[in-house]
Amino acid sequence: MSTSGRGLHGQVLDSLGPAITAGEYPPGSVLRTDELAQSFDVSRSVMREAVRVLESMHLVESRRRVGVTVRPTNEWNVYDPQVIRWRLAGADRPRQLRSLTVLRSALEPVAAGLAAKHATAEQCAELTECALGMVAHSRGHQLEGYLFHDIAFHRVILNASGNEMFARLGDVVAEVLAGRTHHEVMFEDPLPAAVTLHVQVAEAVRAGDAARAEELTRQITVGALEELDILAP
Amino acid sequence: MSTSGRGLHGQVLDSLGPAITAGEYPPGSVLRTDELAQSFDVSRSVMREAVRVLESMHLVESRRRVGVTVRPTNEWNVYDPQVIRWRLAGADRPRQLRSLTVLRSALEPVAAGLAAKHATAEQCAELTECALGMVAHSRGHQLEGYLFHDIAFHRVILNASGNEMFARLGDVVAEVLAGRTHHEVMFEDPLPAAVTLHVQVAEAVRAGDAARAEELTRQITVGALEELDILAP
DNA sequence: TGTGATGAATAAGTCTGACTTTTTAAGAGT
DNA sequence: ACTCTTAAAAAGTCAGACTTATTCATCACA
Repeated sequence: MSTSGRGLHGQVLDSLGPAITAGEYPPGSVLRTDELAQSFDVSRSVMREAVRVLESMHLVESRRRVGVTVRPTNEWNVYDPQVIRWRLAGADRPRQLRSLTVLRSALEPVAAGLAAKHATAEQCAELTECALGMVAHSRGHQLEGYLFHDIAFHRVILNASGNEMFARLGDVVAEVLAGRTHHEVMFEDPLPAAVTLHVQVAEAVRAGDAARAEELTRQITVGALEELDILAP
Repeated sequence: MSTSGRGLHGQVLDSLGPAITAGEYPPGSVLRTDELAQSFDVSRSVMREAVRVLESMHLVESRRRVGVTVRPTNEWNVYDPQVIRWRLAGADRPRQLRSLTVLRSALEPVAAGLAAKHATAEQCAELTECALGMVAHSRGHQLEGYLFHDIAFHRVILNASGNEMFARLGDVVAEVLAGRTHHEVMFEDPLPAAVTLHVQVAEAVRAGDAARAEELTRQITVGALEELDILAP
């Protein structure tokens, strides 16, 4: 599941990364490489590699004679999938989920519009397949099966947009959808309206109707926003 | 300017990172840490730290008995500001600029709409100040001055949206705007229509008119897309 | 009293060499 | 042709010595 575990430095990151993003070491905190190496019972070289990775994520800054300083939250590389995963695993998961859902609501409609123009025949087929899978699992508490096809659906849309930046958000969307199913709302079957919308988006993309695909996807994301009470009254 | 230069491993990254993103080592290529350390004339520890950073960006994968393998392009962390900078500095700058401009066109209108709801009085003041600065530098080949205020304007919008994910795109937008001014189109003064739109967005945000701010910003981004011939006829 | 230079302490940075572990590929034996 | 053993290759890990930049405190001088 986790990217790390790959070597000792990865294990250190699995522990230290979430600790930092959770605010266990608040911004401004100063850590010392040697102390960390001792407390994790690894060599300094391993700890240095871990610190380098955290530094590349802009989570910390390493300065001579000072130590390793935790940077302010607003400087973190919040698009780094690893950082996203760490934060979603922590206490401010709800806030994180809201930020990402707003992001989705901006991106996915545009991506769907582009997908309607660029999708290959194969991608259209995948899309309808996913939509049918969603329909098949929409009743009777088959939440996991539904989630699986939901994630696949949105991933195909993003890939079919033909835009590299959109395509790479597939993992993020997957995390958001999974988080919603597993921890937040959605204990009941999904709303029939939402399921229908997905089927209609698949149709619109297949028909090459960009405007319609965009509008329908916008309705899907509005639903997602409402579920999190994000829309102001 | 560059984040690196911070230590030996940073210098190695400044050289190796762009080489990889430029395709000098195509995906699938296998590098050996020891050889790299020799060719860069640094110790293995330093080279290992550099490789760890590249690994955290998903640019390479390090496996025992095999070496350091360059990953396929579609697995790279393309939202990493460092990766973006490396790619913008390379040969596929135009393609990169298009991807990012499409991304902007999806995000900024929504961000502007949110800004209209959430912007503080201070942010509104900054915004009008930026807009006025753009007007002041819109004629007579004062492109650098115009760019400066343009970047500041969009940064304020993104920050004022109140959404962390939007806010962190300020640097990306800055790179795109700078790239456009310095290397692509825009050798003449900016179009008067574009300047006017920025002023109107500032007004709409101050007035709290979300729908209008969003629509006006959408017109701005449509202009940016047209400049790059992205919109199909 | 304030200010600038000096120097010592500190923690990161760097290098080296020896050793371990995992993984792949070759070769021996059936 | 197939499996098991073995050897080689490259990353991974560790320990220790040394270097360098930065900060802070002290002290001399204006």
